Parts: sequence; structure tokens; C-alpha cells
Amino acid sequence: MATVYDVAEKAGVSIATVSRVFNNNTVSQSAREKVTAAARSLGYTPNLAARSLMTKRTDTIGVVLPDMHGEFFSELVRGIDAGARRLGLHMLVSCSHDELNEMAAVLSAMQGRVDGVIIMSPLIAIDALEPHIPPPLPAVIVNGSGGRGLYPEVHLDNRAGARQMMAHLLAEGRRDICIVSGPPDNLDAEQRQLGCVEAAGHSDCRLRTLAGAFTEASGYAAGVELLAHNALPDAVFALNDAMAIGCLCALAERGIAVPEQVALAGFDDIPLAQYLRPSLTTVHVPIADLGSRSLQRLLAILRPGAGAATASDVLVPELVIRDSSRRACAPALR
Amino acid sequence: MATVYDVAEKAGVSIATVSRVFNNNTVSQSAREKVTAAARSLGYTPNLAARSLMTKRTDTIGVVLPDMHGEFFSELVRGIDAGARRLGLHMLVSCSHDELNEMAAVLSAMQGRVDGVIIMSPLIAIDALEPHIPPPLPAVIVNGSGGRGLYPEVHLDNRAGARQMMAHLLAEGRRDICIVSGPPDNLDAEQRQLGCVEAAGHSDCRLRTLAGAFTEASGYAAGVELLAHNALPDAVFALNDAMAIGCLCALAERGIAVPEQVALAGFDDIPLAQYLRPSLTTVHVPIADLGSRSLQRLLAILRPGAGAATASDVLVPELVIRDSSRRACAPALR
DNA sequence: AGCGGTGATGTAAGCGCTTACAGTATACCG
DNA sequence: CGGTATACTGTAAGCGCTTACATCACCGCT
Repeated sequence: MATVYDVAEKAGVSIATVSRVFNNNTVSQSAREKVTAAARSLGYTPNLAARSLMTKRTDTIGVVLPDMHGEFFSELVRGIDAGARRLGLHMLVSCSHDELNEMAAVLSAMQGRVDGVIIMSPLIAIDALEPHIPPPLPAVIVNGSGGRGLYPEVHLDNRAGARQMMAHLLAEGRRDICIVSGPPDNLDAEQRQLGCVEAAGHSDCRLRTLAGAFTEASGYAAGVELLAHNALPDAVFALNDAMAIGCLCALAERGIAVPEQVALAGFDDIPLAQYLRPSLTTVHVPIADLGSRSLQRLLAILRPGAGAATASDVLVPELVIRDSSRRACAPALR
Repeated sequence: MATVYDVAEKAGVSIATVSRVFNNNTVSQSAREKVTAAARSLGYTPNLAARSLMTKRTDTIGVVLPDMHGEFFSELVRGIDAGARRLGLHMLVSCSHDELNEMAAVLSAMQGRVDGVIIMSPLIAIDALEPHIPPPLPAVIVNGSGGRGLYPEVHLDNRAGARQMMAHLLAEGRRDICIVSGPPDNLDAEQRQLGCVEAAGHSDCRLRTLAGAFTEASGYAAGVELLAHNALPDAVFALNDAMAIGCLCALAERGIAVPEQVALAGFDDIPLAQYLRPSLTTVHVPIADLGSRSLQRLLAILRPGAGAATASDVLVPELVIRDSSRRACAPALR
């Protein structure tokens, strides 16, 4: 591989000039041309390790995810990637499997490879995590809880979303509502559940809960259980779409009409939701926004001053009413 | 940040010994302990840029994807990540938006940041791409076509999958089959279509094609068109699951019974497929395997000798028969 | 006692780059 | 024409690390 020395020699200038050309510093037009030509003919590319040794920057940001399963994470990464591209940043991605040790390992391995990290960890409480974030590493936390303000956080307002959905179901006259919950200790799940309880508290409805795990299979199981006990509620609110789909499947198999006999609602608004039969009422989560927003926050740390300060760190999801929860309306052909 | 010098001083040894401790070279037990203790107390972490400047390695591999949309890519990345973790490798991810210039930009930017790349590019023909891969960069190509053998390739046998599905539909007695195709120039789409045509050629069935784009919306549109012309086929084979779902939605809205009136089949076997009503017959694509297999190939280049040579680079998908294509059987309760 | 072998350690030379500093050439001023 | 601001350019130091080579202590052997 060619180095600055080779290029400098071929162009008849000093290595400093070569370096300046590649760093957009003041160089005469003629020198710039000579260097560019020499570099091209030698196939020269600056050695990034050497550069980063001098500059202390890597132009790379790390993304630590609990897992890579499902559309949620790909959307999040997409949101981050889109922003990163524009800024000339790269993206180092790792999964921690929601395991504290792995998380710590991933973070320490990222140390020195990235200028900062975006951490998503719905399962591990932040205060358990914080000691494992290498101190010099700028970090932003997405949808975590329990932080002590050491790191900026970006949140999705799960509670508000759940409250909206409950309000909708109640407005439709549903009074016996069954929630299919998320995995234990999962922050999103907890917050959504909390929102439900809050909303129910202000009303005269009956609320029960069935255990779920954010997977289609657990939603299916919940649906089966519902039917086994022969105590069909007015409405089922699965705390994410995957479970809603599983549940819908179980109900359909037993010939239960949705929404006529039971209303069904999900949370997330995955792209498929509108193509189910009946189309699924859900809460739209702006996932990619969550990603780009956290990138913005991180950038505000990395390049102080340069960034337009972010207004808010809480993204509010939006209720999307579709057929699965509508009270006895004509089966619209959309 | 502490350096080898700080650690060496504190431990009362030379920098070489410190370095050796962190590279698992021969060091006396006592020295190792002193160094480890000193490093811990100083919070020392080796500077990776400096290390990589010496070793010419980054312990990072690049992954270039056309886009991040949908479960396909997250699964692929998951497969790669899983393998990479075990080997102590990191993963730099970028999207090219299926655009040749972006692809070239991404690849040249990865130069020096990674030890090798895995490129997935169903839209861009490899021979157009090859000139843009920096020569010193080891690369493996996933599901591309038209390569001249310069780079190892890992393929999914789309044709075989499509043939299997056609054989199944024919065996079920379907004779008027409509294919919903993929986006133009998409390699996977082309191969699947080719498989269909091959299979149909050996039979007496009628085959027609409707344009699709691998999205739910395009599948829905195809379903609508099918009904508009009042010429319902025996079976619809959507070349991916997303379109099958869209199509199912359109059919259901118009009250067409699946599989009684029309059989429906997809391709990919996304996790949801089994939770649709009716559950979707499809072709199972081992996406994560595709990822880990390509990582294996890359590794065979990066660490010659160390790798168990890969048997084959062609992964064969597997037919998964579910309710949406079964001829008049009892509606099983699974 | 002397010798070669062995294993642990230190010394020092870079890896390829950026950048402070100094130097040179040119322009512009009074 | 001296002085000084301006615009480039070159020299050289050093970023933090790995590693070839030299050194040294120590062992068992003849």
C-alpha cells in the first residue's frame, strides 16, 4: 500500500503537503493537482489507523442492541444509518443478548473503535449498566430506565401510547379488557402496562392481564388460554403487534369474530399491521425517528456547538385505528 | 488515557513486557500479575488505532447491504454477528440503497476500517460492482450474479425453491397459476421466476405473471388486479411473503376463500407466515445461515488454514406446506 | 569451569499519519 | 527600499503500539 511518502515523492512535494491535500487545508492549486494525480496513479488511500492515532477520532459510532430479531431493530439501525451517512460517520453494530456481561464486553471492546455509542437496552436497568460504560466513551441511551442522568436518554412515551389505546377502546364501549403483557422486566412492556392501568383507573372497566413475551407464539398461547376459560373479554390489547397477530390467529381458528365479538389491538404498527384481516388497530411507534434522534443527541456531545439542539427526548407514539377494534361498522374496502 | 508507558512505569517493567501481557506472549507469572494490576488501577485499555497501525489488522469486518428494510436484513446481520462475536470480530454495517455510486463510496470508505467485507447486492450485477471493490480488500458476495469468479460467492438456490413450490402446487392439482413477480432486475426475483417457468415447462399448466415489487402494497395491488379481471387462477404464487400477505388481504376483502377457491403461496418463510389465517405455504430461506456461511467464506480468506473449508456455497431452501395451499382438507387446529 | 540452550526481559526502530513551528517567497505598505 | 503581513511549504516530532534483536540470568551438561 502506498503511503504519504510515496505520494509526496511522486508529486515532488513534502509529506505535509500531501496530508494537507487530504485534509482540506490551505494548499496551492498547483500542488493540490500534482498530489491528487500522484495519489490516484498510486492508488493511495490514507491509512485510517494512523490518522486516528493522531486525531483521536474514528468517525465511527457504535450501536449496541439487545438483539437483532425482528423489524424493530432493523428500523432503528436504519434510522441511525441514514443520519450517520450524511455526516460521514460509520456504524459499528453489536448485540448484547440482553445480558449484562455481554453488554460490558461489547462496550469495552468498542472502546477505541468508536467516538461514541448508542445503547438500547430495554431489559437491563441503566444503573446496573452505567458502571460498565467506559468513562471516556460518550453514550446515549435509548429507551432505558433508571438512569441517574449521567447519559442523555431518548425515550418513547410508551405510557402515553397505551393510555391512548385504552381511551379508544373505552370510547368504543369496551369494558372488559384483557391485556397480553410483555416479558418480565422489559421496560417497554412495563411502561405500556402502566399506561393501561392508569387509563383503566379513571373508568369503570374491568382489566385483566395475561402473560406474554412479545412473540407471536406467546400471543397465540394467550389467545388459546382466553378461549379455554370460556371467559371472552370485550377487547384484547396485546402490548405489541407480534403478539396481537398470534392472538388473532388463535381467535380465528376458534371462529371468534374480530372485532364483532372481541376487539383486538396491538402496539408498534409494524408494516404488516394494515394487511391483516381485519387490519390491526395499533399504536404507531416512529422507530427510525428514535434512531435518528439518538444519533442527534450523540452528535451534540461529539461535536458541541455544531448541532441544532434537540427539542425533546421523548417521542410520542400515535394511535392508529383500523378495523380490528371498530364497533360494528361496515367492513370497509379501504 | 493511560498508555503502555504509564503501565510499564507503575509495574516496574518495560513497555515490551506490558505489550506482551496484552498479546498473550511469553511473560513470567510475576510480571504478568504486576502488569495486570497496574493496568487495572490505571484503567488502561490498549489503543486500537496504534495496534492496528502495527498489525495491519482491524478485527472488524464490513457488511454492505442494499437496505435495512424488513426482517430479511436483520436476520442476515444476525447470522453474521453471531459468528463474528465468537471470533472476536466486530461488524461495520452500511447500506448502499442499491445504488452503484453509493456502493463504491461505502466500499472505499471501509477500506482500512475493516479486514474484509461481505457484500449483498441483489440489484447491482457483480461485474459492474467488481471494479469498485478496492483490490486489497478481501470480499465475499452474497446472492449476487454475474461475477467473474474474482470473489467467492454464497448463494441461495432460489430456482430450486421456486421449482419445489411449483411442484407442490401442481401436485395439488393446480393448473392455472399466477405468479406475482419481484422488482425488475432483482436477482432473487429473476431466479425465482426462472424456477417457476422451468417447473411449468414440464407440465400442462397455464402460467401467468403479475408485476410486484416485494412489498405488501404491491402484493395487495396484484390481488386487486386479479379480481378486477374476473379471471381467478387456481393458485397464486407470490415470490415473497410480504407480497403474499398483501395479496391475501386483497382476496379476503373480496371474500375469496383461500385455499378453497385459490391456493396462495409465498417465499421466504418470515416468522409471521405461520400465524396468518390461513397459515401461509412458503419456501423457507435460511437467512441467518446465509450470513454465517458468508462469514465463514470470508474467514477462509482472512485466516487461511485456520478454517474448516466450507463444503458448498449454495444453500437450498426448503418447502413449507401450510394451510394456504392445501386442497380441501379439514381446517386443522394445528 | 566452561559451554550452549532456554526463557524472560529490555532497547529501539518503526507503523503512516497530523501538525506545530520555522522557513521561504511574494505582495503590499509607507 | 526596508518592513511586514500573507500564503504556502518543508522539517521534524510524536501519536501508542508491536516486535526484531540484543541482553542477561540460569540451567544442565561435558
